[in-house]
Amino acid sequence: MPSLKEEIKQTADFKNPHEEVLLNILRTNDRLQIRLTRLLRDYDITEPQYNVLRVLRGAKCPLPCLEVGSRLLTVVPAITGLLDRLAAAGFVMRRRSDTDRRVVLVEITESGLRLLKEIDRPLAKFQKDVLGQMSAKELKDTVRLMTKARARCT
Amino acid sequence: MPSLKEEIKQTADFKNPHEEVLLNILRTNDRLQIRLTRLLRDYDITEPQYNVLRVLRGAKCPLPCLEVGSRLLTVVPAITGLLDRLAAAGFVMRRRSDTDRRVVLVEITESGLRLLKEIDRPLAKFQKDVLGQMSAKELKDTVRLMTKARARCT
DNA sequence: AGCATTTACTTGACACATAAAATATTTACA
DNA sequence: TGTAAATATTTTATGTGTCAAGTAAATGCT
Repeated sequence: MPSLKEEIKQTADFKNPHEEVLLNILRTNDRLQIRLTRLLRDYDITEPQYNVLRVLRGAKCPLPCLEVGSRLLTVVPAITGLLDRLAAAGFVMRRRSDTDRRVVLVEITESGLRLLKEIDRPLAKFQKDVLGQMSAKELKDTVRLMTKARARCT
Repeated sequence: MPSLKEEIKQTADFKNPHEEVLLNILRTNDRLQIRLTRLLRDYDITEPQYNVLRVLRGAKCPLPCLEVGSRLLTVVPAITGLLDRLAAAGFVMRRRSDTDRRVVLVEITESGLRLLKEIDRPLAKFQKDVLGQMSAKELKDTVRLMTKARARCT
């Protein structure tokens, strides 16, 4: 279990504990993201695309683009392109809202739901593989600390 | 301090603790990244570019592109473009190695060092602002848990 | 009713991530 | 020595992120 200092071969010590924490979080994310991307590649889907589908499945009803973006922390212009590709692949459908014609409602298709279902099990396995070394208490603590760490990021 | 479930407005519970931890880490990273990007924008530099400069300052000597990439977890082709832009801005210099003419050595310039120095203080302030609500013990625990969380991501 | 403002989304320009293929140089070995 | 394999980097193509500016529809105010 190499420390971050070893990993990035830095010679100087961290200037303050906050810096060390921040870099550790960013680094951990990078590592996990790389593994996750690799898993999803087997299903010809990217991580942002997968996230959109997850949000739509979770919502259980069509959502406006803005709402999708806010749940993903994704800036709106990026959503447009994402949905273009997902729609081209047949995983989502778009239609104008009847009550407000500015709004574009997005819905996951049967095909999208099937894809998610196919990914569910290998993803759960991946999650256990990659975090299985952590005890129940450590997992609980991590959730608590991550929640607190982003408390001031509104 | 909203939980992740509230943030993403998910109705169903997490399928397993590993999933919840993973999503919490990814989400926390997203939030912090957004804030960091905003800070660096004031200095007309992107986060990946800043990271390259930090690595070069830490190294204290010219590094091959591959080495820069490995310390950043950045895939090699991306380094080329990054260095192009940093060189155009005058923050790094490239030259072929004499002993192995395949190798391109990268070095930070005086101008690059000045930029880093200028950012040091506001960055430290940012780190304290954004993580100041965490106790010394919590910070220490976070480092330990993050290190353990990426133990299986080689 | 009429017109400015706000809202929801799209478009365009650029930065950076990925994988795959190309180029140039070095190394290893028959 | 000569040639195949390995190594370091660049190029190309595609996807996604950012911001800024544009379009279209709804709202608000007089």
